[in-house]
Amino acid sequence: MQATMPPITQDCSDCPIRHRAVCARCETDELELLEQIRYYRSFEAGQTVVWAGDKMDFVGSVVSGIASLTQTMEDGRTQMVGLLLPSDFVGRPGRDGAAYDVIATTDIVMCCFRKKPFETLMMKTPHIAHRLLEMTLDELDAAREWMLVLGRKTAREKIASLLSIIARRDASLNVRAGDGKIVFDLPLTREAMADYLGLTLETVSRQISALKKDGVIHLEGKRHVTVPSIERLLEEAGDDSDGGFLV
Amino acid sequence: MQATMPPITQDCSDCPIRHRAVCARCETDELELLEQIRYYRSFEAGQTVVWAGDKMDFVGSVVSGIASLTQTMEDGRTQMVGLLLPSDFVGRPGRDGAAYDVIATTDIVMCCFRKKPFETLMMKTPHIAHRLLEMTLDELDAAREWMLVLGRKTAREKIASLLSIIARRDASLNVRAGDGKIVFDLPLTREAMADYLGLTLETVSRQISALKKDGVIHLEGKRHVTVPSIERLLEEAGDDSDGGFLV
DNA sequence: GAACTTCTTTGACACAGATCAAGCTTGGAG
DNA sequence: CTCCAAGCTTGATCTGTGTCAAAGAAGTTC
Repeated sequence: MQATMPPITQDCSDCPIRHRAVCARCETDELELLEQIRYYRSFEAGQTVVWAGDKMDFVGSVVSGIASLTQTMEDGRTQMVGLLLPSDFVGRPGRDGAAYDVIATTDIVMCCFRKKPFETLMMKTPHIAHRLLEMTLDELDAAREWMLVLGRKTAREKIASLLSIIARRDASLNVRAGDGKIVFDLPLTREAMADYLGLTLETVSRQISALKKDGVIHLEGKRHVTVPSIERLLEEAGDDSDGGFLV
Repeated sequence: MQATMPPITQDCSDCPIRHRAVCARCETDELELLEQIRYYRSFEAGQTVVWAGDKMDFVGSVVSGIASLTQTMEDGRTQMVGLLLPSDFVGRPGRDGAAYDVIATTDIVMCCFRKKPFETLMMKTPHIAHRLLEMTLDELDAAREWMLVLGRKTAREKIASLLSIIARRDASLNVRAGDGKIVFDLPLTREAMADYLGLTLETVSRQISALKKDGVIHLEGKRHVTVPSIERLLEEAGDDSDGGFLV
């Protein structure tokens, strides 16, 4: 299982995350400065990108694929605390150690910057600092949204909430069958879903079966999901019918 | 029950949160600009500062007291998603509506700025923007730390985790009896604790009784807590013995 | 100081989700 | 084509926490 090769020399202006990543607000000249200190790295599904506590000498953006931020207790209980989708930022300027394990959930490609030069550039480039602030505020909102899911929702609502997030992302990025149906592949194993939702993998499996039986979703194989009615799914998630934000 | 009167005209340089709030990095001249657009507001315990979804025309810092950020589902389930201590920032530059209910848990005093002037000033003052980024990143870490608490910890561990946070804050700010004991007053009702921890108030009450019975804490009245051994408390919280971060 | 109100504790019981334990499905390796 | 491993499903049972109910503190009002 080989990770997709990184684009060997790609122009930033052709980059798929050009307008959503930390560089989104940069002008051409600023982009050139970033381009000089940028390099690509790819990781295979399952690989750990950084271990919690380790020194992290780079920061960067996910270009393609999905990674997760995970916390583990001494006795092995684990909780995923963030799902990193394309354009999401990894690492914290001004801090040496990584706070969480960063794990490639699928094969991923990352656009990295050595930390020191990036920090220097950020000091001189308000466009980068402001975009990073904006993205961090968005992540904070997403984390707080997720606190409601973890603290107060039932297992069924939790699954529906997770599917909503993925469906919503794909609604803007990906497939959508002619009628209002949304179709996507689950990028997570049952176990990863359990770690994200604070459940066991058995409960995840049971609730997915239940949602399928009740016609809220259709499944082909284990991973290919069709959502006939996104409204119905949002109802099951316990969200306001108008549909809030969620990542 | 009257809120403490706001300091009528207080100099920023005497402000108790001068070196921790969003203004922490400002030079004297920058501080003067902030001082011109600043005003104080106070709220009584229980008052709602802002309702989720309402237009919010100011941002600001908690100067004294404690406020909470709370999310409520249609059926009434509520989850506290943040505890705002002195120096914490409220509001989001660049967004009109409040994302959560902001509720005064105790009497509070806030240092407010009308949003528009603050945004303008922030654009021109990198010290403010950088400090806000730093604070937001800290809040994001705290939120993610709390996701582990909500998703994976038992009721007893949750209570111990909450007490740890309060004890830690008070260890740096407040009382500490001669021997290693930490003493503080709980600023939250059992119900507010339940909302923060994703529990019912009955479970909170039972677990506090259990921790008391086991000698992890001592109680005088309902609110006055003595922690004989912070190490023991951290163990009960399930945290690494070296004691991580937690707000 | 009696009658409230609000906050808290405690008990009895119910149930959602965890745990333990098989067994199934699928895809890749030999 | 068979075997194996990884991922997934399903069943039986157990348990931690929620739910419902009652009553005890402590402070406030009249």
